[in-house]
Amino acid sequence: MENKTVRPIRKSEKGVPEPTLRRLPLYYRLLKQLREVGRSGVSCTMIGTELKLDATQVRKDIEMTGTVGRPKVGYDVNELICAIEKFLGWDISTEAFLVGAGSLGEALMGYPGFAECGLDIVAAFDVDPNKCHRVIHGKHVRHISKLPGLMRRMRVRFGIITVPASEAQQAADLLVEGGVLAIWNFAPAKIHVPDRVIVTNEDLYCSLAVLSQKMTRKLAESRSKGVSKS
Amino acid sequence: MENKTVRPIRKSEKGVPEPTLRRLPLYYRLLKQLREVGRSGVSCTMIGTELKLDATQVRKDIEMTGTVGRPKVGYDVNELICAIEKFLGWDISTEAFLVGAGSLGEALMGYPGFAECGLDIVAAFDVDPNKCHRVIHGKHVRHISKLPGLMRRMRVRFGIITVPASEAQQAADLLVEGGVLAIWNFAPAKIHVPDRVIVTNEDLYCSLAVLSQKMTRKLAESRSKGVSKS
DNA sequence: TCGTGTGAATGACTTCACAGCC
DNA sequence: GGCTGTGAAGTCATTCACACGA
Repeated sequence: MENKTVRPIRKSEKGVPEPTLRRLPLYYRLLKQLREVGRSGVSCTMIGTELKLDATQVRKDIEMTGTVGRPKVGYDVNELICAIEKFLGWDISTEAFLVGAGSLGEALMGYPGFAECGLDIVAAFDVDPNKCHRVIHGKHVRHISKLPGLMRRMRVRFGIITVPASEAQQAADLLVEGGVLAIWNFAPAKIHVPDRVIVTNEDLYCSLAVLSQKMTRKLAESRSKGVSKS
Repeated sequence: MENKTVRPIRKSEKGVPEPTLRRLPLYYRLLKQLREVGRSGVSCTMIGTELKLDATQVRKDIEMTGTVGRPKVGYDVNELICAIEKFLGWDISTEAFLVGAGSLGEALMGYPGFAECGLDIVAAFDVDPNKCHRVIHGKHVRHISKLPGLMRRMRVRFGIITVPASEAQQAADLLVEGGVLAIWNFAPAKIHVPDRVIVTNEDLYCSLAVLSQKMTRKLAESRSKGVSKS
């Protein structure tokens, strides 16, 4: 066998499991807290118990980022933080346009810590002229008609949609016209875009469904549980 | 060695796959649109092509709700809508308290269509006295100290947390004190609650991670691929 | 023929089990 | 002893294949 020494991360070449991606930010947040209080090392077991996850799972997730740990010592907190940042692309700043300056849009513009994830909302847009020319959390609100041109000129490639469902498609069309690469869609509506554009939907109704059903089941359960035994 | 006695795994308490739960609202929305334009029947194939999902998957999801279809005809739109509502518990109105009257909280209070899902936000609470005694989207904002007492008195069992991460645990504690049954947590922080309380986290950073990584990968990909043929 | 219903095959993710290291 | 690293086993979800019915 060839004496292959360490091989740098190539794992990222072939699709990363989405569940893993969704857990990495949880580790990231915990790690930052640990660093805050001066810890320099951490083990999967510890992360697991803290976050109520299986330690092996944590280890596999970390393996994806290319970080290697040392037995007994565990992982280096700083190294892990950097690895996750790099893996997710949070080490590089990405400028974004936000469409829809309602309260949801305002909430996102003021969301703390997006900057740490490399997300920089540089401007907002709205159809309503009354909302334009204002400044929210330091960002200018412009009329939506200016979006495509400005987007191309500033080379912004990321769009966030926070308009009502009925206007989501129109917003998406304008972003596509501006040459968008990825869209984070908060409107409860399916948007149609060319295949090259990456879309992630943040559909509150989907999450609500999970919660509603669990609650419904729990209520039904507790109603019929008083009598039955195992 | 006889390992543990045969455990007759409780099929009575058949857990519903979460992916299925997250897709049902998509069908629900589409079905309502279809009803709007006067359609009375629909097939899995149609739902599948419209939502870009596999038809068999749609069929299995629908099967979960207990609806039966007829060959050639497909499913009855109205019947299906009712079945999904009942299955998710959206046919019964649930009153909720919202903690954190910032812009995110305001956005949720004004979210259209929660009523159709049986979700009724009856009041909001905040620590900031300046935000109290106001009325947002028809709902009163009260001081957070009133939460537990009012919650018990009004028998509200559902809580929504839209406070900053640093105050999430405090908000959760008050909800627990008020006898909460389920919590929808929008704060980017893990909250600790008794096991009996159902929690669903709406962590934006988790979604952002998925999007960021896809985008990063796509950029890296197109950089090394753009030069090659065609 | 088209569409439902179902059981079996594939694939994705998680959990287990153990080897190696400190 | 604890902890990483890894391949194997197991579990859950999606996709395939086909029988049956209008």
